Amino acid sequence: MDNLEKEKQKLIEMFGIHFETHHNLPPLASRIFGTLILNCRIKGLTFEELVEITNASKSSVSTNINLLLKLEKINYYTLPGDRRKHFRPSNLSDRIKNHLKILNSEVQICDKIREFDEQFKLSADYEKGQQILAVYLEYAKDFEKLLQDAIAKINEIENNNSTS
Amino acid sequence: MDNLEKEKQKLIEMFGIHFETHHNLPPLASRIFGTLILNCRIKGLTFEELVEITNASKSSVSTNINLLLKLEKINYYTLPGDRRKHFRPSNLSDRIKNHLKILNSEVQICDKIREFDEQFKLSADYEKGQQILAVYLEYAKDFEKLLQDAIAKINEIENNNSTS
DNA sequence: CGGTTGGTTCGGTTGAAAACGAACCAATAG
DNA sequence: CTATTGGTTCGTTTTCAACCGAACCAACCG
Repeated sequence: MDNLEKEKQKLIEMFGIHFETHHNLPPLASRIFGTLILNCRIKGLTFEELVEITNASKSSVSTNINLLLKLEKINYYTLPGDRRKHFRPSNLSDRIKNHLKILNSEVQICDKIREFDEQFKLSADYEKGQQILAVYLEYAKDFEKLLQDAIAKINEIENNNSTS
Repeated sequence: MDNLEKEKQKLIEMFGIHFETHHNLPPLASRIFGTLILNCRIKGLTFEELVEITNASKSSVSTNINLLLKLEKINYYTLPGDRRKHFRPSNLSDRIKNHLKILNSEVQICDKIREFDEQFKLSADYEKGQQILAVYLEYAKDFEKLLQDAIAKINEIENNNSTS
């Protein structure tokens, strides 16, 4: 199983970079998240196990777990007669919702630019600028629909034959 | 024109926050980018002017301009008999291409997970996991097409009645 | 050649983010 | 009640990104 471990390490590394750069997560949070996705998507891992695996301090792990919980990237469940929390990645659809947030922020920006241009009409390329913004906004609308479709489909799969 | 300046400042501020959080740009780079978009989308601004407007040091402006160039968020042109570079935001389609990069990174990750699952089949939820990944990959494919359409349309507008 | 302009490079400073250890709390077990 | 387990909080240290000034380079001008 040496091979498996190596493969896992490589992937977790990849995850780290991806989440740090594209989703703005702190390094340890990224590694925790990657670890959960690769190791135990259903069963989850306990706090203790995470401390062990990531080789970080309890306090750091605690802080970063709470961050991931707040961002809804992970969630946890407990078993009767066991105080430990079992952490696991939240479902994909929750995570895709993040794209929607970014998109909305982007649309807002475009609207603001449009208003600004409209109001002051000072750029030489006023007409063209408006056209391009219009295309972008249209694209954004399509994108939004696409995202919502994907979320719906995934929810269906995840809830239909629900585990947990 | 006091009103205009105020409006501009507010927008640049907004831009700053958006680009810092969603695109991982350093603060100064965000402000430079925002300034260029709002001030002079066609004419552009020179290095000197940017130093003046942003009120930052030459070195910082230099560093951040080069970052924006590397990320293809801006470009520059020169005029014969004038050594100065005129910086301006690159066209929207180039910037949208950035989304494609992120998307590709995400698809790669999914593929890796799928391979990993396939190879080791150790998670209890193997079947379901594969289904969800499939939906996600399908969604990614649709998204990609959408992006390329948008890019094509924008290119058409920008090149048809080409300025610069 | 020397001076000016346009811009880059390099070493140092600084403030915020990230990680840590130790003390602490709350729940349960014995 | 005491001991243990599971986890949080708090104050401190460490690390690193962002910015700066000063020196430097390269091109052109006279």
